[in-house]
Amino acid sequence: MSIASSSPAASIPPVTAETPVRVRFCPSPTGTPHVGLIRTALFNWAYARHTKGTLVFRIEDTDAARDSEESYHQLLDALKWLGIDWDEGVEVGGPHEPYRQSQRGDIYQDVIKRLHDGGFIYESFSTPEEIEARHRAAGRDPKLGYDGFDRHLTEEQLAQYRSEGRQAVLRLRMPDEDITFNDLVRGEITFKAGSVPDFAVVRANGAPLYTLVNPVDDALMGITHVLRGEDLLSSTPRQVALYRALYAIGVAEYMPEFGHLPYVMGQGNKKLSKRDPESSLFLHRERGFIPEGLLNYLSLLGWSLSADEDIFTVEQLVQHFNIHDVLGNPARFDLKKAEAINGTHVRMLEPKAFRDRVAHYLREAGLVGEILTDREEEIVTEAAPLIQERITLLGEAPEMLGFLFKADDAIDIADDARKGLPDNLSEVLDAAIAALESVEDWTAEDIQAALKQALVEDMGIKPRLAFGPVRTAVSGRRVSPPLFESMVILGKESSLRRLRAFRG
RNA sequence: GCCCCCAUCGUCUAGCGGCCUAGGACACCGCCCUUUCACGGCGGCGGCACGGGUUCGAAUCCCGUUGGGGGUACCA
Repeated sequence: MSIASSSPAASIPPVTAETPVRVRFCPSPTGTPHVGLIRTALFNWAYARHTKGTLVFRIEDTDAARDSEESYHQLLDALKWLGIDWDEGVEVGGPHEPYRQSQRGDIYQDVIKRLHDGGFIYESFSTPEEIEARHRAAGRDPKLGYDGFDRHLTEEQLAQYRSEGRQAVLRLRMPDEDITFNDLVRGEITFKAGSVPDFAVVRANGAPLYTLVNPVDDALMGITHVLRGEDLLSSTPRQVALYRALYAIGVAEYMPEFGHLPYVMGQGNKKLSKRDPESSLFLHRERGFIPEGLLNYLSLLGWSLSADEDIFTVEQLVQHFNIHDVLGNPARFDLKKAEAINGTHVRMLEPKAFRDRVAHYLREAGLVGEILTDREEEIVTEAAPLIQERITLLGEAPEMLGFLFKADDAIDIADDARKGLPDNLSEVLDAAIAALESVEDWTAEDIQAALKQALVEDMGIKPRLAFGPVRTAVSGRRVSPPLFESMVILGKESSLRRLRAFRG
């Protein structure tokens, strides 16, 4: 029996309640940030802040073929936008630099050597084809995985393989016993002995695999709580076994706790995939989600603040978040609910803050310049309060306020704004124009009074229908901010010009 | 095949043996407010997957079944 398979197992000390919390977020920089990844980052961050612990931000860029610098910068952009900050890691540094795995090669080689010297990992020359062939020959399912064939090769056999020019991967000797750990989300989980084969930790070309570097870095960086997606649950027994070896060679101080967050699902019963537009964080940002709203919604995927409050702030999240309260069930990403929650947060914004954020989206839409003119400033400031209760996404603002920034002769009339207008449209417009011309004090109250008198009282049109033509003429839209207030912003001359133009 | 996870309204959830005639939110449907659209208010619809136990008592604990998901790589 090798020392590894005979079990110093239980001897690695656990993290205790007194151990200061150190969690990490360690994405691979591939593709654009998706909401599942962000939810993981958020829960790690919330747990760190709640426990006054430390959040480490590490980049797992060991796959040169798929990793990109662009993706890395998108991750930074995403976290910054959401206000998820970290205490150690890329960009900010810390005692365990470097924090990008692509720069930690020497560290891994050292650990690999010590693991090999200790007999915890061994050279395996079997090719996948050979393994499968052995399973077939023995009448076993060919897809059983590695069979431990190279576990006890003699020096002679090793020499023989090497002389044939074959290159070996390095595998960890899995202990021949059940592996149990206490998942913070799911409780005690046991993997039966023999159900996890000796797995590869180093490629034949010497490059370490995720299965090695992830636990090694967690150990070296003193991570106490590994909070990650459910997709990694089945790799946990391998990490537990590796951790024991790392403890034996002095790399790990203690066994971290594990907590596996439930999947974020898309339509049907499928995991939200990167292909799915709903998974794209930046798409949500472009559409006008605000960090407060998105963070609130994402928190609700597997966690809840209380029995009857769905709306809360980031401060409340930090104050109450505990990984022990997270549910194990997969949660569907429901865009409708996400938007509703976002809308509530939009309404909760200070008017000034709302104004500024709306201005950003108007700029993006090209309605105003990079630097607002005095007139544009004035319009934004006066118009923003009119729509704060009317939109759920900031991206709706340009469509809603566009007419205020356009020239009077540049107003396009939407098709649906033409529908439902009265047969005597010209007559109504004439009456409206005449009534408005005599309004001296151009306020919402007086405009309303004049139009009401002319259209509702004198012409006998129902209020519901009376103002439609005016709205269409002024805004070109069926839906607009409050009409009279909008006309005040536009001014008397501009409003009348639009009415006359629409009258034709 | 084997291993592991999950199971309360359509969706997200509260519930941790009696406060449950199962609560809230989103969605949906009415009504009210109303210059459009919203916001807001009121009401409605709708669920403990199934079967066995344990118990005086089970949505809550145990076992099984069924259903869903993931893993089983020289990906992460």
